[in-house]
Amino acid sequence: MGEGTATLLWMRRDLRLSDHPALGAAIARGGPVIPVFILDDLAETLGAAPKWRLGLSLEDLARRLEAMGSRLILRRGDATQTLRALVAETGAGAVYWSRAYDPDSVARDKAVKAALKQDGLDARSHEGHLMFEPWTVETGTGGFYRVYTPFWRAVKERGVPEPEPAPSHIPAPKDWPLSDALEDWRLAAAMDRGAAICRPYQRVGEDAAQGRLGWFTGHAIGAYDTARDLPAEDGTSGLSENLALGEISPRRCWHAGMRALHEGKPGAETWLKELVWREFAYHLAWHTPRIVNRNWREDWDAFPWNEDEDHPHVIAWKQGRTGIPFVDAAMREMYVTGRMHNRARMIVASYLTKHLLSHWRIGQKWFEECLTDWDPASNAMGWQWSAGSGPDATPYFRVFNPETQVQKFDPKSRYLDRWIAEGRRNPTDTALSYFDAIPRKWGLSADDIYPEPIVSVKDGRAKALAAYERRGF
DNA sequence: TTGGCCTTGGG
DNA sequence: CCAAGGCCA
Repeated sequence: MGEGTATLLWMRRDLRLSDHPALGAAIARGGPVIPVFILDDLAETLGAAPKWRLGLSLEDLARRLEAMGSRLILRRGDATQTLRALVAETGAGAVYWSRAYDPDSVARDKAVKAALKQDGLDARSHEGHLMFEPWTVETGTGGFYRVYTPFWRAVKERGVPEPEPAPSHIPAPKDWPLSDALEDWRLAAAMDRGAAICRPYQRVGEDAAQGRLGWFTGHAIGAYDTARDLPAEDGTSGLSENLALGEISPRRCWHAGMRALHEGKPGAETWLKELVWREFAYHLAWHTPRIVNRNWREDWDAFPWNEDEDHPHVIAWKQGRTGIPFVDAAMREMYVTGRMHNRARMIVASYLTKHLLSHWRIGQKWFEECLTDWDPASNAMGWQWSAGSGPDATPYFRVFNPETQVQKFDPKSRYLDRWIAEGRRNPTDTALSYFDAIPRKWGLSADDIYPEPIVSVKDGRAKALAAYERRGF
């Protein structure tokens, strides 16, 4: 590898051009830069909604690269083999990427790095997906934080690098390697019925994300402290889908939030804390990889969860037919839009794991199937927080009451009206759209009778608390 | 070692 | 008012 050899920029969850240290390093290295996305096992096995959303992001990124004389090379297969093949085809001397922190990605990247280094290549991972590297945040005794608030206190005064602008030019190779056609990957295949309905709810790509960040920190963040709790309001940043795919960097969000804080806008600190929750989730995944698929507190293995995904209660939960309006509205919002309001996520998670006594992994898997903002670390941490099995989790006896929650956070039933059609004289278009988004085989119609609760708020709470009292730990 | 404390609640 | 175990300094 000498001066002027090409650098492969292996892109994954960093689908942006600004504030991208790996891209910056690739350009600084001097030779041509070849951006590549590989549809490997990890991408291939994404849930239906995040896989489809990934395709939208890749389409946008490719267009932006082409506009500046570059390209996005698409390849399918094992990451190591594919990168080796590309090195052979292009004579590249280096492969750069943005570091990932979830266990599956870490395992893959370790293998890739070892193989490429063995080939004598400059194989290097870079920062950018997080604001703080997991190994740099330690408690007084040298461990990692298991409780959020001390974690927050440990990082909030740290400096976060200012976001870098996008490069004005990305040096192109004389000859581009061949690329797959994005359409041939059929990333929308599992979304066939719902995709057209879901599409208008997506804000795709770096420009859209930065525009939204500007609107949010400029006009909405001041009301964030209260508006963020109201599922019928557009009171949150809504940037989770962009952060999940790296269409925007957390550093850029941090600095926009800090500016709002310095301008004295009241909700700014609360929002900065939310950005740090994302960090916390990734740090936990990095320090305790089991968080993504096992009870983080192992004594919860003894808890008598229902683990049957085909249990009628679970099916009703997934289909938004529990008979509990707030729960059903939320599940339908997710199916139609690919997102779900934060407060609603807590309520459906509480209902599944407590009233229905079903394992959090069932919910985790369904969210992975349905959420366009799906993120391995946040999803795992959120579910274990709700279930009570995770770090700094809500105590198990703290059972959300979905009726009380409606009174508090949706008193005019705007959220319920938006998503529930059955039994309404004039159902809203959004509520009706649910029945066009769902698979026909579910056999549901807007003319159905709205179900009675499969498990009442009162009985479910009592049963959950009883199961917790009887637990063997 | 000890004591203050812990995202989002219920009744 | 309740609930609690464990984290962190």
